[in-house]
Amino acid sequence: MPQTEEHRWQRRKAERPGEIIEAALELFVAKGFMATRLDEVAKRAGVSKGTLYLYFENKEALFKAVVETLVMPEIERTEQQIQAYDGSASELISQLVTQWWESVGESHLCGLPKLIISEAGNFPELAGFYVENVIGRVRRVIAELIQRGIEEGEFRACDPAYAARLLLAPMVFATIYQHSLLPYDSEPFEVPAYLESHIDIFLHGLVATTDNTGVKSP
Amino acid sequence: MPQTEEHRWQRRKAERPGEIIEAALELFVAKGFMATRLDEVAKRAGVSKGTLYLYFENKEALFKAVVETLVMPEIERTEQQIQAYDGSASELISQLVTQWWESVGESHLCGLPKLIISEAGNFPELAGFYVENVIGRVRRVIAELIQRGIEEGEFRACDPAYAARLLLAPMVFATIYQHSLLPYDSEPFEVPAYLESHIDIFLHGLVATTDNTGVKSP
Amino acid sequence: MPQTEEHRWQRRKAERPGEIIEAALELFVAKGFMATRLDEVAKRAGVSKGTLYLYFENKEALFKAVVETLVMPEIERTEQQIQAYDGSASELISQLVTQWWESVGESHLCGLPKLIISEAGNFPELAGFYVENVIGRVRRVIAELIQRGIEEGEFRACDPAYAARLLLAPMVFATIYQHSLLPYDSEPFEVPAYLESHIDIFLHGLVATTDNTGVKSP
Amino acid sequence: MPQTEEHRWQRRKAERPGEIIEAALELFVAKGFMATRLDEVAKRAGVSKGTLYLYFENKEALFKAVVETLVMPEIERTEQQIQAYDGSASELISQLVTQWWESVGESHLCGLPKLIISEAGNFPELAGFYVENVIGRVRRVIAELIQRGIEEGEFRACDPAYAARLLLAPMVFATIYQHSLLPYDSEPFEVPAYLESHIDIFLHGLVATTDNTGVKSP
DNA sequence: AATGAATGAGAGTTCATTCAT
DNA sequence: CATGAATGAACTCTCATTCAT
Repeated sequence: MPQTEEHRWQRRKAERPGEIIEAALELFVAKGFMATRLDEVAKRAGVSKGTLYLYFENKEALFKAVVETLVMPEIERTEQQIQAYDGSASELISQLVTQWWESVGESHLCGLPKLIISEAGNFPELAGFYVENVIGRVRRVIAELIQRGIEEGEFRACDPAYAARLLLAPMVFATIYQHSLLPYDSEPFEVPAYLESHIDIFLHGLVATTDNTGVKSP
Repeated sequence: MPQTEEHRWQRRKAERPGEIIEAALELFVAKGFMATRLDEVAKRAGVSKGTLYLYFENKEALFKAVVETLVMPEIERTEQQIQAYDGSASELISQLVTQWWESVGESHLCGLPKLIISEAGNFPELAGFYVENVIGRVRRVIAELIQRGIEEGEFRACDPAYAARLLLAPMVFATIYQHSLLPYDSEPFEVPAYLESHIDIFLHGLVATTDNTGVKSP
Repeated sequence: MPQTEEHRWQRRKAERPGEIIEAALELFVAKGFMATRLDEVAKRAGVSKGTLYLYFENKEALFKAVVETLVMPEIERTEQQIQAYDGSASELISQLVTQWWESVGESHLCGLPKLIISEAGNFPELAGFYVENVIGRVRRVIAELIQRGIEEGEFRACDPAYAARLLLAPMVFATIYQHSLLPYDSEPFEVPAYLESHIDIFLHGLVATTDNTGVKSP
Repeated sequence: MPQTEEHRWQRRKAERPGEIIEAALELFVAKGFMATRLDEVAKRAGVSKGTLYLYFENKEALFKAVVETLVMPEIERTEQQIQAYDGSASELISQLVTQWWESVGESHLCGLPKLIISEAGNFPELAGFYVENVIGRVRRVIAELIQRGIEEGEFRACDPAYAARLLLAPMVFATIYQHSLLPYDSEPFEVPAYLESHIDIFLHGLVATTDNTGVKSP
């Protein structure tokens, strides 16, 4: 047994969990948690069914591992992205939205929101984890950004928490739609154009302006 | 044998499907289609498992019946609501959003979007039906409303189809969130306030204005 | 209520069991006992499912009623037929076979042997009844006839019990085949011609003759 | 880990299907296809219910496997038997019948005809297969044998196709009877003696002879 | 570490049977 | 006498999980 062989073997061993998680993600996203058969996960990961149980206690644990493994780096990166930017809040928001889509828009990861929403009822703990560590954190950092914009006179006065939700909702909804109903929708849906419209309307709606429109701010 | 006695039985036969559908909706929304056991549906509807099969061919048929039975009236009502309103486009939109929530916000019906999105992959036919007859129709009527606003100089020039999507996305997302992650979210989420913010930002973002903000319209 | 109405009603009431039995026979013969649904029996008999239970304790009882009701008259008739004939044993046998087919060959009754054979294992009591009262009696009367033929020098010496079985086997087999595999058989099978061949060979095989053929009688 | 241990397991995998088929045959023959519970098949085969599905897609597939697995060798053997014999047609027939019973009379295989006849209506494809590949082939080879006997002056002129049917009918009927009503029959039934009588009568009925019996050949 | 044959609890579904009307 | 809505036990089939190898 030459050393390289052993190395390859070792590397394989170290990569197994990741390969299984990747396979599971794709299937969970495509078919839902319950409709996904471990047989299929094993086949797609190129291992036997029994091997799954060497790395994950059971199907639920695999699901949790999928979410936790894939979600955490995304969060880290997002927060770093935000802290790395400078310039006006508007500019930041605009760049964030665009770059978010460029980085995760086409990846399998983008199916996670739909998956978690679908299974939240059956996995309370996981739902709690996701709300706290993903949604909550992103919402908070966005809210802070908007708050800063308001304080600096760039934005109109408004509730930054809801504004943050309203910035994020159409983005998340796009990922959900893409992984559920879009395949059955005959109307064209170009996410980048949709996001541009979103930024345009949202920022126009938020910036301070000599208001002569007659629209009542409630 | 008093007439009322006979009626009680007769009425049950007429009401059974509705009771079953109601029970199924609640469980499907809460746990998903696959994770819902017919045993539970039966118990919640107050009938035996076998009785389900008197009214629905199988589990799938029950699912379709849930969607089709509950969705059609909703569509009719929505379209009528829109046609009944008059006034400026802004006014209309503002009223529509508010009244939509008042009418369906608390009902079980509100769980349908999450349910359909979760199961779209496993029920292509149903997904197609929903996209075409529900989402499509609402989107179209909203897009026309916005188009009118643009033509009459009330709104800025923009793609009305995407604008319609962006009006609806936060609304639908609210219902989805409510039936999935909200129970695990510690932050307060008042839908009416959220919707007010939405209308505020969205309409401010859309109305024609002497733009001196420096925000670039793409 | 005119009397005739009442009469018709009465007659209907008296005929119900017969109609149910007739319907059950057809379905039992066509699909077997277990594969026959009482729903279908009821529908074919033009009554409700519940009505079956007014006349028959359960499905098994209905099966037994079918056999007992339809089989007894056939036996009576057969025995009378035999006693009514006179002439040589050969002549009698020849006529019996031909007339048997003419009288029951095309009727639904002809499906009974296959049905009883198929279900014998699940209905020991019925099987015993059939063996004793149908098969046994017919076999006995035929054996006696052959015995008489032997005694009178018309037939060769042989075991009349087995000879009777051998006369009957191809006849019964024809009914069984007709109700099972014949529909899937591409070769022509004309029962009358087949029976003629049977009589021809059987009687030639049985009659006393100056044996110069070299065939060894065991 | 001794080699034999490993083999024991390996062998089980290879033998499982055969064991299951054997168990299924016995139960199908005794109770019919529908009345046979997979629970029982599993128990008799010494495996769990789930194991059945490792080897057979469903109950129907198991049924077809039973027939096809057991029938093919039988056909091969039968045809070989026939080709191996020589001598006069009478002699051949006599030996065939006797040896057929000796080889399959007591085996479980002998239950197949009853089983197939009972379920023909519910398994048209299988019925067609059996008629074509088993019954048809045997009938044809026998008919040819009789035809040869006629041409060589050994047998009287007759329709060889029907004669073949008449040779086979009492044989097949014996197997059917044995697996259905015989257990409920109090009269003795010795198949070998019955078959001897059959050969005796059948051959006497078929051989060319100076006919002075007065029996009319139709 | 990895396999895959085997398991068995539990799901959806069927249908003979009951009983209030 | 007749109905048919309702039942629930029993079936076939699935699949997450285990364990001898």
